[in-house]
Amino acid sequence: MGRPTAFDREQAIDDIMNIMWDEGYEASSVKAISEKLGITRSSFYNAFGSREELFKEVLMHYAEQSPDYALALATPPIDVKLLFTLVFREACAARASDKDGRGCLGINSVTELCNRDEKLTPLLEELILGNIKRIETILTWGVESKELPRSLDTHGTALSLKALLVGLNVMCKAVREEEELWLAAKTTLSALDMFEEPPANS
Amino acid sequence: MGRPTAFDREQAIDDIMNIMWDEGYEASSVKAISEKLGITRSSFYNAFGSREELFKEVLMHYAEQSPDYALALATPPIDVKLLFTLVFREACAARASDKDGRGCLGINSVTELCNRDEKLTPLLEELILGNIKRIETILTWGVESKELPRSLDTHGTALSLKALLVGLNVMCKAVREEEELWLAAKTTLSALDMFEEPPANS
DNA sequence: ATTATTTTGTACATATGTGTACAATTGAGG
DNA sequence: CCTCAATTGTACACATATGTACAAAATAAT
Repeated sequence: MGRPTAFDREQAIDDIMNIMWDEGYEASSVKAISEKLGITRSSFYNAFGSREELFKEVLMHYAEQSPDYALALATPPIDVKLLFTLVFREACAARASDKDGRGCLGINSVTELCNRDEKLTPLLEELILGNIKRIETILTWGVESKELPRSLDTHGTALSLKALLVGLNVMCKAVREEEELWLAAKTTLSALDMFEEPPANS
Repeated sequence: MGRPTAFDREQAIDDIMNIMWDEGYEASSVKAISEKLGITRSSFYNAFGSREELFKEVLMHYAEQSPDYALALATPPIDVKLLFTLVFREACAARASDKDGRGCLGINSVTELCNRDEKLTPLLEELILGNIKRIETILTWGVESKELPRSLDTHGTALSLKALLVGLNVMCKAVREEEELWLAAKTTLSALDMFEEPPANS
């Protein structure tokens, strides 16, 4: 009960994600966000509490629509090389197709805030470390299913793949052609023996 | 002639580099920089013109002391694999030894400003693209000297190496141990056949 | 219809930030 | 010593930004 909110909270989270993606976290002041949403700061504080709390929500929302979300969703049994191939191909396509060259909101936030904003650092650290662990888990599935050799250094390979993904997500700001990004990705994937030609329909 | 400046300009550039490295470009307001240097904004504007002009100077200064400066200095004939091995090893060491986990000022600036700040975007774009070209040039030296096979895809490998370097420079904010960073680097370098065990004294 | 509850609008006090203007200061050269 | 030229200090006029406080508005439940 009580007076209903005059705006759609879900829609607002998506809008705010785009504002922060466009401008960065610190440049997305409560004033600026509120004005762009057409609400008052009063309503902002009432609905979201603080920018920090809001950011956590925004980052969750971003993760669920990011090009590497397939890594979070995957469950064994799965063709590991093909999964990585498709995820990296999709990442290159997504980054290149963004006309504004905004890169990745998660990685942008890590460089802007990690080890700077005391409250948000743990979250962003975990964004990276959790992702590395996740990749390592997926690699162990590949070893267990015999797709990958038992000799594989899953930890080293996970770190290597994450460095590639992060690198692409930043490099895409200057390297705007999908073919170039994909060449970077495919060269590393092939060298690591993690590339598998996808079937024609994907 | 005229009244002499009350501060050392060279020292100021180095101080400002560290302020921008610590806090980021936008957070390094003219007010904040001036106060930290102990000068007035008046003196700031007089000495540096604008924050943009200053940033270009700061970035030059940074480049000359960054861990991958060896790539800019290298001339043929040179052991290419060893050069890349040493540069990446030095990059991992430098990033891990920074207690504040600030990453790379150049890459931080690319994510913060490239495609956002209209005036600085060309400079930052060139920082990335020029570096890729430079790596490719060095790779061609390796092919010409027969150290590397003629079949090598120098462009793809250059993109791959740059993605690795950029990735490490961001990942180091969350992955703080040198051994972990180096494992990421060495795994990729080895896969690309760009790793060469350095002699004991380096 | 009245009450309870929540959102929304407006205002306050304060801090940061920009760029410019102009006078005061300082030191070298004539 | 005095003038020139550059730096420095102070002030102005704004715009942005934060967090809080409290009254006004809008709805649901009684």
